[in-house]
Amino acid sequence: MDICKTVATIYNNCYMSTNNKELFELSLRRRGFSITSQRHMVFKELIGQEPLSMRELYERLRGQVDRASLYRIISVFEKSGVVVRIPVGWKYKLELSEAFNYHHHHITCIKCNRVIPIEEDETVERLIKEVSEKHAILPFAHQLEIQGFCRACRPADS
Amino acid sequence: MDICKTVATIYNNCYMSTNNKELFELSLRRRGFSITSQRHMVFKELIGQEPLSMRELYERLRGQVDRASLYRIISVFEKSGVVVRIPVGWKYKLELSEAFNYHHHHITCIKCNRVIPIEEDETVERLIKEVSEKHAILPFAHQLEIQGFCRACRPADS
DNA sequence: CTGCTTGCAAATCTTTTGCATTGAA
DNA sequence: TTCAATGCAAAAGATTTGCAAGCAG
Repeated sequence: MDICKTVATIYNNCYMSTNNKELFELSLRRRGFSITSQRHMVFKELIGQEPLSMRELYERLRGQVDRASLYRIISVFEKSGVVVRIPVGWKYKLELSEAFNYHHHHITCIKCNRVIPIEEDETVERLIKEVSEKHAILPFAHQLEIQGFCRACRPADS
Repeated sequence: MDICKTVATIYNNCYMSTNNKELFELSLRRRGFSITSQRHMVFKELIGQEPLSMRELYERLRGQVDRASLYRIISVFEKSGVVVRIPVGWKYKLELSEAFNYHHHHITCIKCNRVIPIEEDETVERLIKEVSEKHAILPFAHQLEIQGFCRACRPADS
């Protein structure tokens, strides 16, 4: 085990020792799902991470959680409001929902593929509200994704 | 052939007879791609349709375009700016880009799954501009998706 | 205990690739 | 004529399912 892994473990334990863990367990119980060690492992793997694809998540849990179980667990997590899927290019990635990981949006750099989080913004909220009223809908969730050049990759002439 | 199919064909022909067809061909040529009958078929199948998944598009072109070719054609269309992928739930769907199908966003009803288009709005444009300036990025494209209850499915008590 | 979860294996679905043939320019 | 595009077959990758065994409540 290398130093990075160790630091990550300590980091995760810090999070897990707060009431994030209780909230996680409550979220599952509320929906009638049970708490298992695999579900804990998956949850911990998502804490403090940038959005991960199924494959990345699976790699990180190799030998600890079966692939089929992982899919089933993610499905349970979605139903419980623990994780959300965010569209990235043609695929999607997974991250903890706003309850664990304050709600935000993303900018993806089309050159270096870096994902820059945008904090939930009063502007975005207002927009959703306006649009919803105009169409007489009751908003439940929303995603905003922007693609462009990040500061570093920005062409010189702009 | 049923009446719906016939109407759809006439409808598509109307579109194709306008300069949409020229724009389509120009878009491909501009990028050095050639015009083929399969590409025409795929393009026509997308005209005036709500967003389609790969599978739906393939079904509609059964026997006319090979599956592998369809994927290659869609890839070419994306590079040429003819189609865009929009995230819908865990998957994505395809629709003609704003040049053929004015740029807009979508609201998906979480009950009946209807997709309601939102016209490109001055509010949305302003939001993208503000956020981009704040993060010093150069925006290239963006997607906004909202999920909620549509007018019809809206619970009575809200 | 009992029923929900998991792991394993296999099925299914989606997307990509290699290659010989066809067709656009 | 020449090179890009297509169809076919097969590979690769992603997701789902059936079922027996294991574990949480």
